Amino acid sequence: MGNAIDGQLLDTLVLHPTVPFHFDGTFHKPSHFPSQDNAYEDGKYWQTVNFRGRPLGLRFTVIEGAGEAIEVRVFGEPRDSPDTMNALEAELRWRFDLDADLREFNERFAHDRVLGPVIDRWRGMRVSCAHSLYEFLIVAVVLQNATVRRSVQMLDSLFRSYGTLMRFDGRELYAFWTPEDVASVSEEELRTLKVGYRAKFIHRLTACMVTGGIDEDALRGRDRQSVATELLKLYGIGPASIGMLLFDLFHHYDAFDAISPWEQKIYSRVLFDEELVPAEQILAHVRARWGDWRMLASHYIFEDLFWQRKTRSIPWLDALIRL
DNA sequence: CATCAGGGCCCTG
DNA sequence: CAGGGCCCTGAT
Repeated sequence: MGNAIDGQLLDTLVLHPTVPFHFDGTFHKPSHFPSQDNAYEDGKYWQTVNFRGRPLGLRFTVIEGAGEAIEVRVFGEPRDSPDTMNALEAELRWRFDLDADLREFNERFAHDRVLGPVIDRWRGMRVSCAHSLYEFLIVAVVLQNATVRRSVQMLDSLFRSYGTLMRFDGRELYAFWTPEDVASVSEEELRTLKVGYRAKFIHRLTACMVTGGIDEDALRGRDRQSVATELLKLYGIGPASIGMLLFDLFHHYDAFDAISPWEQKIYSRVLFDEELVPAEQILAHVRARWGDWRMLASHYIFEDLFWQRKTRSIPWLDALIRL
Protein backbone atom coordinates (compact mmCIF):
# COMPACT_ATOMS: atom_id res chain seq x y z
CA MET A 1 0.00 0.00 0.00
CA GLY A 2 0.96 3.59 -0.39
CA ASN A 3 3.58 3.20 -3.07
CA ALA A 4 5.32 6.20 -4.57
CA ILE A 5 6.86 6.96 -7.94
CA ASP A 6 9.43 9.50 -8.98
CA GLY A 7 8.12 10.34 -12.40
CA GLN A 8 10.57 10.73 -15.25
CA LEU A 9 9.70 12.74 -18.31
CA LEU A 10 8.49 10.16 -20.82
CA ASP A 11 7.10 12.23 -23.62
CA THR A 12 5.70 15.60 -24.64
CA LEU A 13 2.38 15.82 -26.44
CA VAL A 14 0.92 18.79 -28.27
CA LEU A 15 -2.85 19.07 -28.33
CA HIS A 16 -4.79 21.33 -30.66
CA PRO A 17 -8.28 22.01 -29.34
CA THR A 18 -11.02 23.42 -31.52
CA VAL A 19 -10.98 27.21 -31.33
CA PRO A 20 -11.75 29.36 -29.51
CA PHE A 21 -10.34 27.58 -26.47
CA HIS A 22 -10.13 28.70 -22.85
CA PHE A 23 -7.25 27.03 -21.02
CA ASP A 24 -7.89 28.03 -17.43
CA GLY A 25 -11.66 27.62 -17.61
CA THR A 26 -11.30 24.17 -19.07
CA PHE A 27 -8.69 22.73 -16.74
CA HIS A 28 -9.47 24.39 -13.45
CA LYS A 29 -12.99 24.17 -12.00
CA PRO A 30 -13.22 26.26 -8.85
CA SER A 31 -16.69 24.92 -8.03
CA HIS A 32 -15.30 21.39 -7.70
CA PHE A 33 -14.04 20.12 -4.36
CA PRO A 34 -10.25 20.12 -4.00
CA SER A 35 -8.67 16.77 -4.67
CA GLN A 36 -5.07 15.70 -4.28
CA ASP A 37 -4.79 14.37 -7.82
CA ASN A 38 -4.50 17.80 -9.43
CA ALA A 39 -3.09 21.27 -8.93
CA TYR A 40 -3.48 24.54 -10.77
CA GLU A 41 -1.74 27.85 -11.23
CA ASP A 42 -2.47 30.49 -13.79
CA GLY A 43 -1.82 28.85 -17.17
CA LYS A 44 -0.51 25.61 -15.65
CA TYR A 45 -2.35 22.47 -14.66
CA TRP A 46 -0.98 19.29 -13.13
CA GLN A 47 -3.06 16.14 -13.12
CA THR A 48 -2.38 12.49 -12.45
CA VAL A 49 -4.12 9.79 -14.42
CA ASN A 50 -4.11 6.06 -14.12
CA PHE A 51 -4.00 5.14 -17.76
CA ARG A 52 -4.28 1.45 -18.58
CA GLY A 53 -3.17 0.54 -15.09
CA ARG A 54 -0.21 2.86 -15.31
CA PRO A 55 0.06 5.91 -13.00
CA LEU A 56 1.17 9.00 -14.90
CA GLY A 57 1.74 12.62 -13.99
CA LEU A 58 0.71 15.21 -16.56
CA ARG A 59 1.59 18.86 -16.81
CA PHE A 60 -0.56 20.97 -19.11
CA THR A 61 0.62 24.39 -20.21
CA VAL A 62 -0.25 26.92 -22.86
CA ILE A 63 2.20 27.05 -25.73
CA GLU A 64 2.89 30.74 -26.16
CA GLY A 65 2.66 32.06 -29.68
CA ALA A 66 1.14 28.87 -31.03
CA GLY A 67 -2.52 29.76 -31.24
CA GLU A 68 -4.48 27.73 -28.75
CA ALA A 69 -2.13 24.76 -28.58
CA ILE A 70 -1.53 22.92 -25.32
CA GLU A 71 1.67 21.21 -24.28
CA VAL A 72 1.34 18.08 -22.17
CA ARG A 73 4.43 16.70 -20.48
CA VAL A 74 3.97 13.10 -19.45
CA PHE A 75 5.84 11.77 -16.43
CA GLY A 76 6.02 8.23 -15.10
CA GLU A 77 8.02 5.04 -14.99
CA PRO A 78 9.60 4.11 -18.32
CA ARG A 79 8.11 1.01 -19.90
CA ASP A 80 7.97 -0.31 -23.40
CA SER A 81 4.57 0.42 -24.86
CA PRO A 82 4.90 2.56 -27.97
CA ASP A 83 1.20 3.03 -28.64
CA THR A 84 0.41 4.26 -25.14
CA MET A 85 1.07 7.90 -25.99
CA ASN A 86 -1.21 7.93 -29.01
CA ALA A 87 -3.95 6.33 -26.99
CA LEU A 88 -3.36 8.76 -24.14
CA GLU A 89 -3.67 11.70 -26.49
CA ALA A 90 -7.02 10.47 -27.78
CA GLU A 91 -8.19 9.87 -24.23
CA LEU A 92 -7.25 13.39 -23.15
CA ARG A 93 -9.07 14.88 -26.13
CA TRP A 94 -12.18 13.11 -24.97
CA ARG A 95 -11.88 13.76 -21.26
CA PHE A 96 -11.30 17.48 -21.68
CA ASP A 97 -13.77 17.79 -24.55
CA LEU A 98 -11.13 19.34 -26.80
CA ASP A 99 -13.08 18.58 -30.00
CA ALA A 100 -16.23 20.35 -28.88
CA ASP A 101 -18.09 22.57 -31.34
CA LEU A 102 -19.49 25.45 -29.30
CA ARG A 103 -20.24 27.84 -32.17
CA GLU A 104 -23.99 27.59 -31.81
CA PHE A 105 -23.76 28.00 -28.04
CA ASN A 106 -21.59 31.09 -28.37
CA GLU A 107 -23.79 32.75 -30.99
CA ARG A 108 -27.22 31.83 -29.73
CA PHE A 109 -26.72 33.16 -26.21
CA ALA A 110 -24.51 36.13 -27.00
CA HIS A 111 -27.30 38.49 -25.93
CA ASP A 112 -28.69 36.44 -23.06
CA ARG A 113 -28.78 38.87 -20.15
CA VAL A 114 -27.23 36.40 -17.71
CA LEU A 115 -25.27 34.06 -19.94
CA GLY A 116 -23.98 36.53 -22.54
CA PRO A 117 -21.47 38.33 -20.31
CA VAL A 118 -20.35 35.00 -18.87
CA ILE A 119 -19.63 33.61 -22.34
CA ASP A 120 -17.66 36.77 -23.08
CA ARG A 121 -15.43 36.00 -20.10
CA TRP A 122 -15.09 32.24 -20.67
CA ARG A 123 -15.47 31.76 -24.42
CA GLY A 124 -14.05 28.35 -25.34
CA MET A 125 -14.35 26.79 -21.88
CA ARG A 126 -15.16 23.08 -21.95
CA VAL A 127 -16.89 20.76 -19.56
CA SER A 128 -14.03 18.53 -18.59
CA CYS A 129 -13.33 15.60 -16.36
CA ALA A 130 -9.87 14.16 -15.78
CA HIS A 131 -11.26 10.91 -14.43
CA SER A 132 -12.20 7.52 -15.73
CA LEU A 133 -15.71 6.20 -15.04
CA TYR A 134 -14.47 4.18 -12.06
CA GLU A 135 -12.63 7.15 -10.59
CA PHE A 136 -15.63 9.39 -11.04
CA LEU A 137 -17.86 6.84 -9.32
CA ILE A 138 -15.53 6.93 -6.31
CA VAL A 139 -15.70 10.73 -6.27
CA ALA A 140 -19.49 10.68 -6.58
CA VAL A 141 -19.74 8.27 -3.66
CA VAL A 142 -17.56 10.32 -1.33
CA LEU A 143 -19.62 13.37 -2.18
CA GLN A 144 -22.84 11.74 -1.06
CA ASN A 145 -24.42 12.99 2.11
CA ALA A 146 -21.25 14.75 3.19
CA THR A 147 -19.86 18.23 3.52
CA VAL A 148 -16.92 19.24 1.36
CA ARG A 149 -14.45 18.86 4.21
CA ARG A 150 -15.54 15.33 4.91
CA SER A 151 -15.46 14.38 1.22
CA VAL A 152 -11.89 15.62 1.08
CA GLN A 153 -10.99 13.55 4.15
CA MET A 154 -12.51 10.40 2.72
CA LEU A 155 -10.82 10.66 -0.66
CA ASP A 156 -7.57 11.55 1.05
CA SER A 157 -7.56 8.42 3.19
CA LEU A 158 -8.42 6.32 0.14
CA PHE A 159 -5.52 7.88 -1.76
CA ARG A 160 -3.15 7.21 1.15
CA SER A 161 -4.12 3.56 1.31
CA TYR A 162 -4.54 2.62 -2.33
CA GLY A 163 -3.27 5.47 -4.47
CA THR A 164 0.20 6.06 -5.87
CA LEU A 165 2.04 9.16 -4.77
CA MET A 166 3.46 10.68 -7.95
CA ARG A 167 6.39 13.04 -7.70
CA PHE A 168 6.81 14.93 -10.95
CA ASP A 169 7.66 18.40 -12.15
CA GLY A 170 8.19 19.52 -8.58
CA ARG A 171 4.73 18.37 -7.51
CA GLU A 172 3.45 15.60 -5.27
CA LEU A 173 0.03 14.34 -6.25
CA TYR A 174 -1.83 11.08 -5.83
CA ALA A 175 -2.87 8.93 -8.75
CA PHE A 176 -5.97 6.78 -8.45
CA TRP A 177 -5.81 3.05 -7.91
CA THR A 178 -7.46 0.72 -10.39
CA PRO A 179 -10.40 -1.55 -9.60
CA GLU A 180 -8.00 -4.51 -9.89
CA ASP A 181 -5.69 -2.97 -7.28
CA VAL A 182 -8.40 -3.12 -4.64
CA ALA A 183 -10.38 -6.11 -5.87
CA SER A 184 -9.35 -8.19 -2.86
CA VAL A 185 -9.85 -5.43 -0.29
CA SER A 186 -12.73 -6.26 2.03
CA GLU A 187 -15.65 -4.02 2.88
CA GLU A 188 -14.48 -4.14 6.51
CA GLU A 189 -11.06 -2.78 5.60
CA LEU A 190 -12.66 0.05 3.66
CA ARG A 191 -14.73 0.87 6.70
CA THR A 192 -11.60 1.51 8.74
CA LEU A 193 -10.94 4.44 6.40
CA LYS A 194 -14.00 6.17 7.84
CA VAL A 195 -15.99 6.23 4.65
CA GLY A 196 -18.99 4.85 6.55
CA TYR A 197 -21.75 3.06 4.69
CA ARG A 198 -20.03 4.07 1.46
CA ALA A 199 -17.61 1.17 2.04
CA LYS A 200 -20.29 -1.14 0.69
CA PHE A 201 -20.81 1.03 -2.39
CA ILE A 202 -17.07 1.24 -3.14
CA HIS A 203 -16.72 -2.48 -2.63
CA ARG A 204 -19.55 -3.35 -4.99
CA LEU A 205 -18.64 -0.73 -7.61
CA THR A 206 -15.09 -2.09 -7.67
CA ALA A 207 -16.34 -5.64 -8.11
CA CYS A 208 -18.61 -4.52 -10.91
CA MET A 209 -15.74 -2.85 -12.79
CA VAL A 210 -13.41 -5.83 -12.34
CA THR A 211 -15.94 -8.25 -13.75
CA GLY A 212 -16.65 -5.99 -16.72
CA GLY A 213 -20.14 -5.22 -15.52
CA ILE A 214 -20.07 -1.89 -17.29
CA ASP A 215 -18.13 -0.65 -20.32
CA GLU A 216 -17.22 3.02 -20.22
CA ASP A 217 -16.17 3.19 -23.87
CA ALA A 218 -19.45 1.70 -25.02
CA LEU A 219 -21.36 4.39 -23.15
CA ARG A 220 -19.54 7.26 -24.83
CA GLY A 221 -21.59 8.70 -27.62
CA ARG A 222 -24.75 6.84 -26.62
CA ASP A 223 -27.88 8.89 -26.01
CA ARG A 224 -28.45 10.43 -22.63
CA GLN A 225 -31.35 8.28 -21.56
CA SER A 226 -29.70 4.96 -22.28
CA VAL A 227 -26.52 6.04 -20.52
CA ALA A 228 -28.59 7.08 -17.51
CA THR A 229 -30.41 3.76 -17.49
CA GLU A 230 -27.13 1.83 -17.53
CA LEU A 231 -25.54 3.92 -14.79
CA LEU A 232 -28.59 3.68 -12.57
CA LYS A 233 -28.04 -0.08 -12.35
CA LEU A 234 -24.82 0.54 -10.44
CA TYR A 235 -25.17 -0.08 -6.73
CA GLY A 236 -24.83 3.15 -4.76
CA ILE A 237 -25.39 5.37 -7.76
CA GLY A 238 -28.67 7.28 -7.79
CA PRO A 239 -30.19 10.31 -9.51
CA ALA A 240 -27.84 12.90 -8.01
CA SER A 241 -24.70 11.03 -9.04
CA ILE A 242 -26.18 10.27 -12.46
CA GLY A 243 -26.61 13.97 -13.13
CA MET A 244 -22.93 14.63 -12.49
CA LEU A 245 -21.84 11.62 -14.51
CA LEU A 246 -23.93 12.49 -17.54
CA PHE A 247 -22.64 16.01 -17.72
CA ASP A 248 -19.08 16.00 -16.39
CA LEU A 249 -17.99 12.61 -17.61
CA PHE A 250 -20.14 11.96 -20.67
CA HIS A 251 -20.54 15.58 -21.77
CA HIS A 252 -24.29 15.61 -22.24
CA TYR A 253 -24.86 19.36 -22.34
CA ASP A 254 -28.55 18.93 -21.60
CA ALA A 255 -28.23 16.73 -18.50
CA PHE A 256 -30.14 19.04 -16.19
CA ASP A 257 -33.12 17.28 -14.68
CA ALA A 258 -32.60 17.65 -10.96
CA ILE A 259 -31.53 20.39 -8.58
CA SER A 260 -30.14 19.89 -5.11
CA PRO A 261 -31.23 22.34 -2.40
CA TRP A 262 -27.97 24.29 -2.32
CA GLU A 263 -27.99 24.62 -6.12
CA GLN A 264 -31.61 25.68 -6.04
CA LYS A 265 -30.66 28.65 -3.88
CA ILE A 266 -27.95 29.69 -6.31
CA TYR A 267 -30.22 29.50 -9.36
CA SER A 268 -32.92 31.42 -7.51
CA ARG A 269 -30.48 34.20 -6.87
CA VAL A 270 -28.81 34.33 -10.26
CA LEU A 271 -31.83 33.81 -12.50
CA PHE A 272 -34.68 35.33 -10.49
CA ASP A 273 -32.94 37.54 -7.94
CA GLU A 274 -34.98 35.84 -5.26
CA GLU A 275 -34.22 33.81 -2.17
CA LEU A 276 -35.91 30.57 -3.13
CA VAL A 277 -37.78 29.69 -6.33
CA PRO A 278 -39.47 26.26 -6.58
CA ALA A 279 -37.22 23.66 -8.24
CA GLU A 280 -39.84 22.81 -10.87
CA GLN A 281 -40.01 26.44 -11.93
CA ILE A 282 -36.25 26.65 -12.29
CA LEU A 283 -36.13 23.47 -14.37
CA ALA A 284 -38.86 24.71 -16.68
CA HIS A 285 -37.14 28.05 -16.98
CA VAL A 286 -33.71 26.74 -17.98
CA ARG A 287 -35.29 24.29 -20.39
CA ALA A 288 -37.09 27.07 -22.19
CA ARG A 289 -34.21 29.50 -22.01
CA TRP A 290 -31.23 27.36 -22.96
CA GLY A 291 -32.77 24.23 -24.49
CA ASP A 292 -30.30 21.45 -25.19
CA TRP A 293 -27.47 23.63 -23.90
CA ARG A 294 -29.03 24.11 -20.47
CA MET A 295 -26.48 22.23 -18.36
CA LEU A 296 -23.51 23.70 -20.19
CA ALA A 297 -25.03 27.13 -19.71
CA SER A 298 -25.48 26.41 -16.04
CA HIS A 299 -21.89 25.17 -15.82
CA TYR A 300 -20.61 28.43 -17.29
CA ILE A 301 -22.59 30.44 -14.76
CA PHE A 302 -21.52 28.33 -11.79
CA GLU A 303 -17.84 28.39 -12.66
CA ASP A 304 -17.95 32.12 -13.35
CA LEU A 305 -19.48 32.65 -9.94
CA PHE A 306 -16.90 30.51 -8.18
CA TRP A 307 -14.05 32.21 -10.03
CA GLN A 308 -15.33 35.55 -8.78
CA ARG A 309 -15.41 34.12 -5.31
CA LYS A 310 -11.69 33.37 -5.49
CA THR A 311 -10.91 37.07 -5.60
CA ARG A 312 -13.72 38.60 -3.60
CA SER A 313 -16.13 37.33 -0.99
CA ILE A 314 -19.73 36.83 -2.09
CA PRO A 315 -21.57 36.68 1.25
CA TRP A 316 -24.76 34.96 0.08
CA LEU A 317 -22.70 32.35 -1.79
CA ASP A 318 -20.24 31.80 1.05
CA ALA A 319 -23.17 30.96 3.27
CA LEU A 320 -24.23 28.16 0.91
CA ILE A 321 -20.87 26.47 0.71
CA ARG A 322 -20.24 24.31 3.71
CA LEU A 323 -16.67 23.54 4.49
C1' DC B 1 -23.11 17.23 26.95
C1' DA B 2 -26.64 15.62 23.31
C1' DT B 3 -28.61 16.18 19.00
C1' DC B 4 -28.76 16.88 14.15
C1' DA B 5 -28.10 17.57 9.31
C1' DG B 6 -24.98 17.13 5.59
C1' DG B 7 -23.87 18.47 -2.23
C1' DG B 8 -27.87 10.30 -1.36
C1' DC B 9 -29.16 5.89 -1.82
C1' DC B 10 -31.10 1.44 -0.59
C1' DC B 11 -34.58 -1.18 1.29
C1' DT B 12 -38.87 -2.00 3.45
C1' DG B 13 -43.81 -1.84 4.12
C1' DC C 1 -44.25 5.90 -3.11
C1' DA C 2 -43.02 7.52 1.63
C1' DG C 3 -39.86 7.16 5.15
C1' DG C 4 -36.27 5.09 8.13
C1' DG C 5 -31.41 3.84 8.48
C1' DC C 6 -26.79 4.44 7.40
C1' DC C 7 -21.06 6.20 8.94
C1' DC C 8 -18.85 10.06 10.52
C1' DT C 9 -18.12 15.14 11.67
C1' DG C 10 -18.68 19.64 12.90
C1' DA C 11 -22.18 23.00 14.21
C1' DT C 12 -25.32 24.35 17.65
